[in-house]
Amino acid sequence: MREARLKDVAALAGVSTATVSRVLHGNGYVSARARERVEAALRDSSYRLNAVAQELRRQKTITIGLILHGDLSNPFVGEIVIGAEQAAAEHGFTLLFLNAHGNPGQERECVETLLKRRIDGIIFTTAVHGKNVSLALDAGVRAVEIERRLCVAASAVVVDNHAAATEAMRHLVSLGHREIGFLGEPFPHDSDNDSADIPKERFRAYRDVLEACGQVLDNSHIVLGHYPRERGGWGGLEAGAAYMRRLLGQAPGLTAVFAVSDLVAAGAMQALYAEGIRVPEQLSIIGFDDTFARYLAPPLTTIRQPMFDMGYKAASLAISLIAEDAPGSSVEFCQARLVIRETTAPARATGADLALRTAPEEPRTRRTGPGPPPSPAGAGRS
Amino acid sequence: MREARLKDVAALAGVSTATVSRVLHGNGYVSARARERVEAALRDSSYRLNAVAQELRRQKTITIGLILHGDLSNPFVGEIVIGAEQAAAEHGFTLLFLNAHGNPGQERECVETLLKRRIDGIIFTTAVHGKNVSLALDAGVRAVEIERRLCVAASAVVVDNHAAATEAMRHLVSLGHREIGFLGEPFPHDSDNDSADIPKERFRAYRDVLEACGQVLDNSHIVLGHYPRERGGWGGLEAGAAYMRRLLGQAPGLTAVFAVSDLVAAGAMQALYAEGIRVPEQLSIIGFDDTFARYLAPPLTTIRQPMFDMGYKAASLAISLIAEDAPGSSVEFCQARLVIRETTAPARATGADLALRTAPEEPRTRRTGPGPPPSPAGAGRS
DNA sequence: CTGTTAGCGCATTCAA
DNA sequence: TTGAATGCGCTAACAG
Repeated sequence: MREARLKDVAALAGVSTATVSRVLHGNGYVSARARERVEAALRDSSYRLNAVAQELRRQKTITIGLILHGDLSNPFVGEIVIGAEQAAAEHGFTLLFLNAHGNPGQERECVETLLKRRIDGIIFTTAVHGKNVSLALDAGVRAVEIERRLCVAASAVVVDNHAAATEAMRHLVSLGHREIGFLGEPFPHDSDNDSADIPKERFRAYRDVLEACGQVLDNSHIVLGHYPRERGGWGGLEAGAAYMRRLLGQAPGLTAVFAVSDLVAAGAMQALYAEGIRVPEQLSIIGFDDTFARYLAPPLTTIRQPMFDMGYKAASLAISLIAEDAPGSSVEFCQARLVIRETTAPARATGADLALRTAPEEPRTRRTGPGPPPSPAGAGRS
Repeated sequence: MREARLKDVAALAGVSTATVSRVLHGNGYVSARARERVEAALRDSSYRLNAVAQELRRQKTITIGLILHGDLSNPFVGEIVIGAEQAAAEHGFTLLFLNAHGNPGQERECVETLLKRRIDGIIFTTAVHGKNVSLALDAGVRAVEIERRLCVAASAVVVDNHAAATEAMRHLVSLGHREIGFLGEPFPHDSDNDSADIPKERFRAYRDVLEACGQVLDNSHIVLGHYPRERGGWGGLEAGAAYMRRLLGQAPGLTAVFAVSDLVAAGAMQALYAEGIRVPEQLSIIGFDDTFARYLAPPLTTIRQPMFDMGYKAASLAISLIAEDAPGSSVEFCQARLVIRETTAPARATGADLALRTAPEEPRTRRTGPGPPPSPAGAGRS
């Protein structure tokens, strides 16, 4: 037995399909008697609207395509997706989900697939190739880019990385740190990609804040380098550990470190742990993103990118563009903010070597009863 | 100017729409001459197939719905999604993405939405309510459950948690550990949910392996407790820290700890760090999932759940069920496997108190040159 | 207030 | 080998 159609319900209720459609959508005039009959028929027939037919007729799918790249093992993209889904759901929209694996060709394929499906809008969770964005735009589809704006004709949701990184650096400076290391990388992806400006902006903030303090930039405090995607995860973890070791060797006077991402910070903390260097007692460290930060030991002070909001705003923006039926190319800024946890503490002495700054540790004995742990030394709380 | 339709192409090529359709899909007889003319027209007209119309006509959308719950800040679900997308893409399927927020009512809504859209299959990334799965099944849609099977009439992809946890425990035992703590929780979600069997299975493995060693189960070694979802993240992190502190107080003789999840393990490691207890030199710890494990300091030994595979298999299963047009209720098992990293090391002495077992730490001095770090004491490598 | 009608764009039967 | 015709299920004029 086939699925019930509008026509079947109509027959059952003894009215026309138009009337059924009207009660279904609550528009047009319907007499109380007819409405009742239809509602009864609706109940008896286990009817379910065929959205495909509706879409064809109305010439719009209430659907937004979402293109992303790589995996979701990094919560960054995951939260964006959830935010987008949330906004979409609130407006009755549904999300079509495609992965282009960071590949321009596949990205193009994804756009084509989406256009064939006649989605109303596309969100690029970081577009790889601006041309693909225009492809969507040219087809009359609203497009929103997240994080990076490759196509000026499209709308975008971005964060001011320079401002955010400045906040991170100011936090360290306000704790008295002056000898601050930078753990970063200039190229986020493959070098054929010209938009390496996000890490670059974070670095500029590092430099600017330091210079504002009257410090001269010391190259031995900076480790940058192109790093590839690591197997089984996002790039940065192993680089972070390697860079940190390098920094330890070449800049013994450091009291704090700014890492371009939580991932790099996590790698750095692994190196520090192996060296037996205590955070933040011997060295402060701050990250960026707030992805893994909560989970590290000790919990990482970092700059939180409002990932959920970015997704939410992107979808909202797309939906409003769809509603007003205008291309529109506005840029929405999201604010990243400092989250102080337990890896940053006041600098005690400037320029003193780590080993001299820290009293020899007492041999630790296990505490013998339950109770609150000793609070981490000097860590500020937000 | 409206979008080009089949009819426009046909007119341009001087043939009928049927012919165009035939060359588009490469079926039926088409003369070489006609084919050429159509292909030329196709190029000139920037025609794009309208998938919505196609779906209506063919009575099938090449689409699978994916329902998940909560956020994606935990990479676990994220990787499942990516795996599913991958399998779907390989078969020309597309993924519709919905979030039911762990709520049975919303889950039902999601199923309804999907049914209205006439998707061909549904994947429940952990169903919340078995009834919702049958709802899909009753509508003639293929359904696959991941991780937990709530509806026997549906297919499922699961892992054998008892076997996996057994592997974890055996690893600790093989390192000489006997005084092993358990950090867990009996109820993963709200207590109205009867399927608390996953953590329970992990606990059973803990108990079974210990008993097989001739150990008597010591309640002071076990901390279980219902924990709620934490704000801004998955439940378990803070519980892990609290539980670990409790364990430290009530079971001083412990040499190793088995945590039900990486998240709990991460919390535990935060507590240990605050206490100044070294991992694995003073205490070994093993997790479960392999979500955050890589990022912790030191990198956590854990049981890796094949999340990508689970998603991949689920989508493949759904697609094959769709293809053979049979409901089918098979269960596919995925194997979780031990990943040895750096938090587990041989037990040195049994039953000795931590403080007595470990030599007082030397005051650490910073290493002065680059080079490899000292390798973590006694950590096995896989 | 309600029914009839005419497609939305495509795939497919059937006849030529 | 090709074209004409039909209808997938629904909505929106329009006529009554």
